[in-house]
Amino acid sequence: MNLRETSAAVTMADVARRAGVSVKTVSNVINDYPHIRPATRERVEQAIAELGYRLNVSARRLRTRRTGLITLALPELSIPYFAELADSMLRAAEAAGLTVLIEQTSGRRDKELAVLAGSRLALTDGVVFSPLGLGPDDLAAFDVDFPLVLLGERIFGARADHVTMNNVAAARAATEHLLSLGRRRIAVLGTPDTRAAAAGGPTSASLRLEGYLQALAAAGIPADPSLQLPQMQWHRLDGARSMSAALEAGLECDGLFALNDAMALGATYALHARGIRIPEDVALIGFDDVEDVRFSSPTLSSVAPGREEIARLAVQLLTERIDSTTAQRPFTRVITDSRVLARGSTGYEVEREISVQRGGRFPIDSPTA
Amino acid sequence: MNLRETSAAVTMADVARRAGVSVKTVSNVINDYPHIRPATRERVEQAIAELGYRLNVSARRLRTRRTGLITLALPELSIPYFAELADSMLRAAEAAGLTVLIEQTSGRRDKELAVLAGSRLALTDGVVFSPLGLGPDDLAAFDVDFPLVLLGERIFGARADHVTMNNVAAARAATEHLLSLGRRRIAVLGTPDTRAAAAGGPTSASLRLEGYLQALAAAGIPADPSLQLPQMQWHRLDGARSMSAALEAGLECDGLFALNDAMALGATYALHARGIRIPEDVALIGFDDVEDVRFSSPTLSSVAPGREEIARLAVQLLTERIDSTTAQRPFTRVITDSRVLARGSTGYEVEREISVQRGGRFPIDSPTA
DNA sequence: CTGAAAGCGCTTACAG
DNA sequence: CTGAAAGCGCTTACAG
Repeated sequence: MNLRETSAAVTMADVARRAGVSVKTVSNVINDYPHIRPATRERVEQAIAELGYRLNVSARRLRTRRTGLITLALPELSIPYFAELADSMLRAAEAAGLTVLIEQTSGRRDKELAVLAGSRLALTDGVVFSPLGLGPDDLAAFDVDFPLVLLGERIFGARADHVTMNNVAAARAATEHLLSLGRRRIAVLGTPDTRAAAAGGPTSASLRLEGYLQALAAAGIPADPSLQLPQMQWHRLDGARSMSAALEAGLECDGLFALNDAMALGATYALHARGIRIPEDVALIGFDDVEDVRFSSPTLSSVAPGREEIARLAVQLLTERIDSTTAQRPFTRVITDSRVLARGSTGYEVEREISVQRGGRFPIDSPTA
Repeated sequence: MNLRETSAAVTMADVARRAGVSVKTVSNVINDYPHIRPATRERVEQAIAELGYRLNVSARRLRTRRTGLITLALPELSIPYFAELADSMLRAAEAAGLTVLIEQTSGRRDKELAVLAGSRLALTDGVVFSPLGLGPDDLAAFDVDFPLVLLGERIFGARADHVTMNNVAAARAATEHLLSLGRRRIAVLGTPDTRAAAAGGPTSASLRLEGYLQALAAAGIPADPSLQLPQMQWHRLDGARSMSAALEAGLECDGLFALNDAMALGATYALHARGIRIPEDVALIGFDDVEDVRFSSPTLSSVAPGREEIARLAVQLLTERIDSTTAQRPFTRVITDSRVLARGSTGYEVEREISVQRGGRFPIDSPTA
């Protein structure tokens, strides 16, 4: 319709003329400014309706230097966790009067660096970014001159606002849930490659492994390295393969903590394929609480990271950053509340909240010039 | 950064001055127009780099009346089929130089009507729309004055470009696959409510049921209404419940055609819960070929609708419509190729393509004034 | 190819 | 509240 109306666009001036008011007043009505008499407002609104007037967003943007759009950069929508995160982000942004552009990076370094180089800045006011391929070595690239909010655990120490969860506490609580069922040989699926981990700073994998180890230590159970099943990729198929290989190699366990739900679903496949019962033989808990886990067989216990809250906080932090008049505004890390939810795979036919890990809001080292 | 540069925006005029050329030439370089001497181009590009110039997209849009954005309106990203469709749409749009804004309707009538009322038109040049809540009664609402491409089967006969698949042929082929395995009592999960269907014109459900019935008829097998399991909602949980209820009521079948994959996954749950083996006792095939079906236990046979092709064609049709100078351009319906893919749930340990249903490109009744 | 200029449709000081 | 006007940064006829 932009095209079709090329020569016939109705402008604010037309509306003003029709309503017998100034352009300024029309603008005031459209932007919901106070101090407008109801009668005036009504006249303007009627003129708008009669003329079929529609605000030209591009003109407003040219004037205000705001686009009202934000970028959400994430690996892929076809990964359920990110699809659900995007769903929540769209809703949270809508509630804040913003529109979201989704940028898929496939977790590739080059695409992620392009995001930080501002590839979408001509189009949007700021970026919510869930990195995957970039690591602590790329920290400098995160020092950008535009509003940026980071999601997830891949990057700590960047000079940017950050929304994350308490991975250690949540993983510890998940492991404790298995311990509370009397399980003592608890395997963990998806541990980081040791060399890579040593070089790379904390990741979801290393933090969750840390929580697992804390829980075992607190229970006085020695950590058995043979129960730690390494897996770099966290897709469903990877979980299935890794678990199959471990069982093939003689793994014996009575509990399994999969570091994400996709692997937990894959592990279910591998366990069932060998006639191992869940939860009778192996009690299983995942991480992420994607929708799928409610419909697997059995339903899977998991850790809910609070994705609605993550989305809401990300939008809020980004908005504050965009609206901030000073570049000296200190950076904030927000940690969400997470929850351990028990379902069929740990013997709870009816879903039950086992524990809550409380988060909070913390300042990050103040930015230097 | 829009904010931070408020008083310091580098413009084309600055670049032109620096490069010693006219603004027109800078614009030509940026827009990749021909007939520019390499030396001139280089001077301009160097000036751009030196000044850190970035095109102001809003200004260009105000001038050209094009946003370079398109809307993708779909029910929800948290439904895997739509997440995967969105993934493909983002890629197809990127390849065409367009950016996608996703609008979630939750399949609600009011939100879907808002899409057709042009809620996103101020922001985008056109809309790709996958309706769910609207039906043939709402046909008039689809007669919009902006570029619109419809996806899916919910609306036929609308005066708009349309990308769809051959549901009847694909469903018939899926059923024939079960028949080819020697199955004779083939249940179908997700059939439409008879009264609603009578009133509402074709839907995915009615078309796929039709294909199922054709296959049975061709094989000389009488249709048994007790094998048709009605289900309006097509989520995983609905499939599980519907299947459980049917088994509870004494359903006996050796084949099952679930009209989408989510229900097939739910049915797997219900079958396993009663100790019924797949494919030994019941051979199962779904529809949509979402990524999940490759990782369920067993892997699920399904019908692939060709989502990459759907996305590519939708972007292509929309682009053609946006670029069209005449509103009298006839409407087109494009039907994609679909494929029956056999996996574990019909006895194929290794995925195998069983059949292809060819599509094509067809004119829709030419638009009237 | 160049150069000067109009105009896209807003928002917002400015003077009342 | 009103009214007239500048200016956001582009693109694109227009005259050369």
